Amino acid sequence: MKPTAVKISFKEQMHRAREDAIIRTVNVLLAQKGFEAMTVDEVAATVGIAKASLYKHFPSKEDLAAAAMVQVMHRAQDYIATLSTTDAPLDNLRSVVRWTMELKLAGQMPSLPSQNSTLRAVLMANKDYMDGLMEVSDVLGGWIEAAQSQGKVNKQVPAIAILYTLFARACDPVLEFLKMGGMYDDAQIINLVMATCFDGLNAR
Amino acid sequence: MKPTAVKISFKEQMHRAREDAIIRTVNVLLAQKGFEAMTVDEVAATVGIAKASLYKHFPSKEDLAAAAMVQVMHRAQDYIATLSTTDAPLDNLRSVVRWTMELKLAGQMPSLPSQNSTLRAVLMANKDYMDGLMEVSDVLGGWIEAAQSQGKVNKQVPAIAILYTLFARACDPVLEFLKMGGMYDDAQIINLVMATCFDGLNAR
DNA sequence: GTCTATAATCAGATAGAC
DNA sequence: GTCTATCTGATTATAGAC
Repeated sequence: MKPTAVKISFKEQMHRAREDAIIRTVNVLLAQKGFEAMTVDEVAATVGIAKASLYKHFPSKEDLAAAAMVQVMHRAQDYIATLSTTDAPLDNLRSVVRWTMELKLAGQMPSLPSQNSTLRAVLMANKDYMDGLMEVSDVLGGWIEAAQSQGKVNKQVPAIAILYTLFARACDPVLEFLKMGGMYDDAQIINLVMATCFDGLNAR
Repeated sequence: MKPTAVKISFKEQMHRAREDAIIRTVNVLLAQKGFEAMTVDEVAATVGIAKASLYKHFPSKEDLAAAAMVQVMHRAQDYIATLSTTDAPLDNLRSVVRWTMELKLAGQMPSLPSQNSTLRAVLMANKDYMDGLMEVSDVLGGWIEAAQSQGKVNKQVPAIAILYTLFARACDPVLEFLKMGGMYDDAQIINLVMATCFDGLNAR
């Protein structure tokens, strides 16, 4: 093993570690305050580096947010990869939704305004993000159709609407509302939202 | 009828009309771009008055947004007042949810970031808004409990969680997602979300 | 109350030394 | 690559004439 190779590898490792630290910070700040309210100064101060250094890693605030989204997407893909492909698809869907809500309650689900156009443009141009989004959508879409075939999920609702409804649980304000009320712990909150999402509000 | 009284009343009427025009504009802009992305310059330009004039009517951008929220709240109260108090409470709840989603799809439901602290402070300090919010919550809460007593709504879920779930339909991103897809018209979109909300995703 | 013009501030981004 | 210091533009808010 050549010394130079080791050195480069080590430098690269340091580089990645620093960028990971940045992204984790961005992730938390995005979850706390959203994209517009999060300032680059704040990110730099929290990470403990100068703002100019931050811009050496990420060329814009939008790219910073996109990197956070990519990281979360990869975490979602990793989680989905642990789920069985043969078991009941409905259970898998429920597991994924539960996972996203746990992430949000843990303050690690970045919340982006669906309106901001410059941010949308950067995200849509990000291959990592789009690839991840498509893979996740494909897998969940397959489970949805399988669950519908099994008669476990309402066949009257198009699969795409089901998919969007599941995605929306990742940014459901009901989670925050119930948390602010202070009457329920995180597990209870998730169970409540799971119930309203899958069983509906009507009595059964 | 004294001339002076007439004159004052007319002036007051003009004043209100102008403020109503401002608020309508704010309402649309808030629905389109959200609070942070909406600029006061933009509001003034759209209304067709100078920015300084705007500040004579509303002391801050937050108050501008609060006025829009109050207007929507009053519209909600007016709508709720048209609903029967003796009929099936579940039908009333469904009507209100449908009304809020129609408003959102029409681009007239202002979307505020639940994170912005200065805006929250202004809203919480606004008596008109808080009174309206409480009245609406009381009425809907009563209907929810009545529907639960009738066995029409799931009794396992606390009324407060039901209430939050209904409120959340007013800012449900699934509406935008489905609209962007272009596969369904507004009526179909609302029916889909109504179905997932009340019947749930599981097959029945 | 409406306007033009301007203040004051803040935030994203960069220059240039090391 | 990291830093300090700065630029640049956008945005909220106000001064002062009419």
